[in-house]
Amino acid sequence: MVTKQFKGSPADADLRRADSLAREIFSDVANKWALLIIEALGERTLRFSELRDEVEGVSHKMLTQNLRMLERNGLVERKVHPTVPPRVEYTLTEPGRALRETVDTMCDWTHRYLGHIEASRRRFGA
Amino acid sequence: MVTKQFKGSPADADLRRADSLAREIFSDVANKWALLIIEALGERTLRFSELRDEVEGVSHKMLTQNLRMLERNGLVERKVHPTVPPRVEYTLTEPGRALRETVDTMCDWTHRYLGHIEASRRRFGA
DNA sequence: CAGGATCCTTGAGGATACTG
DNA sequence: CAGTATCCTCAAGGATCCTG
Repeated sequence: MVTKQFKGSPADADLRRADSLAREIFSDVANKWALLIIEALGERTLRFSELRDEVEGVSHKMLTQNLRMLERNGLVERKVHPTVPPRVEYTLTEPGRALRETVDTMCDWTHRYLGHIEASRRRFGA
Repeated sequence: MVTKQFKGSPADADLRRADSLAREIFSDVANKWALLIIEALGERTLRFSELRDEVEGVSHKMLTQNLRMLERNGLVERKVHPTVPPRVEYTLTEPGRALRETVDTMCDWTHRYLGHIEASRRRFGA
C-alpha cells in the first residue's frame, strides 16, 4: 500500500488530493442540518436564537456544531457584538450564497415531485 | 396539544401535511450516500456490484439501504433479470434525473470554491 | 451476484448544567 | 444570550454469515 505513493506523476497526486478534499467538503455540506441552516439564512442575518427557532427541530448542539463547520469552511460569517448579553449574528458569505442557490433548486425539486413521490411510496408500500 | 388540530382551516392542514412530507423527503435525500449514488448513476444503468465499486467507500449495507429508499421514493428503477446468478440493474427515473441536475450543480460548486474553502480552513485553523 | 438477517461497536446526537 | 462541557442513550452503520 505504501508503494502506491510512488505511482503516478505529481500532477496525479494533486488531482487526487483535490478530489479527496472535494469529497470531504461534499460530505460536510451534504447533510440535512447544514443545508437547512443555509436555506434558513438565505439573504438574512440571523442571531443564534433566531436560527434555532427558524430551523425547526434542530438541537442546540447540532446548530452550534454545524455553524462552526460552516464557518470553518467559510460559508457563513460569524459576527460577535461585544455587548452584554452577547449578540452573535450569522450571515452567508458569497460561497455560502452560491451554495444556497443549489439548495433552493433542491427545495423546488422536492415540491415539484411531491406527488410523484407520494404515489411511488403508495405503490411500493405493498 | 390535541386541540391544535381544531385550529386553522382544512386547507391549512393540507399545507402542513405537504410541508411535513416535503421535509421528510428532504431528509431522505439530503444525505451523503443518497446523493453520491444518484451522482454515480447519472445517465447510466448500473448493477449492484458496479455501483458498489463506483461509489467509493460505501458499504454493502448502506448501498442496499439507500437504494431501497430511492426506489421507494421513485427516484431509481430497479430491474431484476431472473437469471442465475441474478443480475439487478439500477437506473434513475425522470424525477431522479431531475434531482441529479441539482446534485451536479452542487458538485460544480464544490470544485469552484475548493480554493476559498481551503484558505478559509487555514485561517480558521488558529 | 444480490441482498436479507444478525451481531456488535462506535459515535451521532439529546438533555442538562455551567460560564462569560 | 451564546457557547462549551459532560454524560448518556440509542441507532447508524460495519463485519459476517446465510440464502435464492
